[in-house]
Amino acid sequence: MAADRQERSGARRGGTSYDVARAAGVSQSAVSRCFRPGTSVAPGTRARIIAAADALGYHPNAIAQSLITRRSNLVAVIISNLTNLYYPEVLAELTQQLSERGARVLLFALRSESEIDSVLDLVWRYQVDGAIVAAQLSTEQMLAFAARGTPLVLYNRHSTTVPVASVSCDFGAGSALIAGMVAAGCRAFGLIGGPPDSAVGEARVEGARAELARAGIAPVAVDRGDFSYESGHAAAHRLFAAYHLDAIVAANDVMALGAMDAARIDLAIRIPDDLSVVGFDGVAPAKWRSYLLTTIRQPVRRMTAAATAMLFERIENLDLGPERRFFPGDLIRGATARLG
Amino acid sequence: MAADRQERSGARRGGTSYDVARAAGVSQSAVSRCFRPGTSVAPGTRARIIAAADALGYHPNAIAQSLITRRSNLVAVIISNLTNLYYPEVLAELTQQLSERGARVLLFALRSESEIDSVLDLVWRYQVDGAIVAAQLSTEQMLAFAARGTPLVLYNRHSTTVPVASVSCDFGAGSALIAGMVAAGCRAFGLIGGPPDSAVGEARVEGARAELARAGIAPVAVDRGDFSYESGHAAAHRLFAAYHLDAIVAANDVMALGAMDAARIDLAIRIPDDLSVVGFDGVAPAKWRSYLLTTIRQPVRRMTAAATAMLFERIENLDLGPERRFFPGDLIRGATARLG
DNA sequence: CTGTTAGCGCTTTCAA
DNA sequence: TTGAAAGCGCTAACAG
Repeated sequence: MAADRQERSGARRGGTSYDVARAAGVSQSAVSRCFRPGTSVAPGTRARIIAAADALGYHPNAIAQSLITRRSNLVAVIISNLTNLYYPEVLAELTQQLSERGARVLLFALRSESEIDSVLDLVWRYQVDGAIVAAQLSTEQMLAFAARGTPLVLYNRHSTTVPVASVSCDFGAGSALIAGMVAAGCRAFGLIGGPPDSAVGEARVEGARAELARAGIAPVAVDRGDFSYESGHAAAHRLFAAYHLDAIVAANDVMALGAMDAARIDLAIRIPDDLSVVGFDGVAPAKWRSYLLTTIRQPVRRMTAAATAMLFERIENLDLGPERRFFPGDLIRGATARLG
Repeated sequence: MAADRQERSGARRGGTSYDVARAAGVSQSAVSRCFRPGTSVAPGTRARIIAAADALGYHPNAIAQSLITRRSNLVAVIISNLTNLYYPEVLAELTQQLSERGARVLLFALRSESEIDSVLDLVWRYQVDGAIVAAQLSTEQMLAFAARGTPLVLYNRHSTTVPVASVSCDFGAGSALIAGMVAAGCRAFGLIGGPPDSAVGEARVEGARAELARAGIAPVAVDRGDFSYESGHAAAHRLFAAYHLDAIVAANDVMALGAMDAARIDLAIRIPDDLSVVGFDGVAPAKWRSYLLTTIRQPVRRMTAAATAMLFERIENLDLGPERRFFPGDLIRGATARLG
């Protein structure tokens, strides 16, 4: 049987630990140990093994390792809207942070939320060690993670039905921003929210509404977009056609930029003199000199670091409870809002 | 031994095909067949198995499948600069197209090109079926793919030393664009290239230079950036400080936008009256009303579809030769260049 | 420190 | 159509 193995090995891709063992004149398990941290191998043996492995171009088969250790070192990252301009930065950071901890990213980019079930099937099949999800999961879907013992961390999402670990950016500095706008004299606020089913969008609209209420102001109108530039542009046009506004608060930067352009380019409204516009996220284009948007920047690095840390804590210790971590956004003063 | 297996199974995550087999009163291999397409299982048996599997929440273990079939259904996607604004769209499309063909994306986002070697180690370990790479690989690195029989498709990159499959966007429409600018009277061209080691950047600069040469014009100056807005902005400032220009050609849109803002905002140069600015890519912000950049849009969908198709052809047929596929960019007329 | 051995969960002949 | 059996490449006791 051992002979049998030897006959057929060394075929196509890089060779197996048996090939290395044979070349180095040691047992296969010696090779295994040699590539495993914290195992004891005599220096001389190790050198012979490494030499043989290099000569053969051997790399341990992670698939086989996963099967036996029950650790795939794979983390599923599920993102609903990759083209959202804000997510690439999140994804880049997550990938980086996960790599540093030795995990690989299995990426799932949803085109529509309805794809989630089929994505989860794949997530189960690949035995991922955990998942970071920036998409809306149903209660059953979250329970499925719990049932299978797969750690889950939500990113900028939250569940009211199932206790689950999550990181979010709170509206915190948003309140100060709106208070500042009121102090500067803004009274007629138009809000541009996200789609009705977007938790992030709703939270921001509600945050703005609450802060306005504190000043005894009710928004003049609330319109909605889908977080895209075009939708912000269109929403702003609808708002201006119906109301006189002196402030627009958008649920994300890209819609705010669309609204800005609708106002200043199409309608010749001066910003910030006659209209203040603010967004949320702190995406790169908001800083561009044609915009200089006043906004709340999410601390992406800290948030992704927290998400990664929370995930790993739960991978190490499966029965760690839920936890919700909030991060305050930073106010970017920009040049599109008068602040008191 | 079989009894042994049964004792310890059904532990934590979802259960194994043995659990399903036991619950359905069939052999484990029947369960295996039931989940494999094109295998013969009696309708009644299949129904019992499916019922048992559903009850147990069974999902076949893709890791174990990969080990035995030597097909991981994993494709490595290696991208050098995820925050590049152009790549998110590419990544979203690739992920989509690969999913449709049943492949999963193992994402590697490089912070610097020097990380490639350690990434490749992981690529080998995970036994990916193939790789799509939008990063600069060395000759040895490409040869390693060949040596291991791992299909490789380069995206917007190309090798002059090793024959390898690739898709790129050719400068094609760029020539017409530059010819149009010359026809409209532009004479003093400033070029903003990418970093010296960027093949894409060089190709575009060379394309522009060649087309200008055809009109008997040499560029007044060539500066460089790193494809970021800030670098385009800075490069434009350096150019304007030293030369009088009536046209700027940037190697990508984002630098073109930075250059535009340097010109029109900082220096009050009128665009397109006194200065034409063009870019390359067709990213979303180029279409925003504050910019309306004249540019060449890469046909991302077609390019990613081609990359995916080429990769799968090579996964099915390992000794398919190299092939280079070019796609023409579409001219987006925008409003930032006078065209003859 | 090193080798032997028994599987991880699955696919795949091969007989029945 | 179904089941038994032999591994895929590796890890992890366990002896030596």
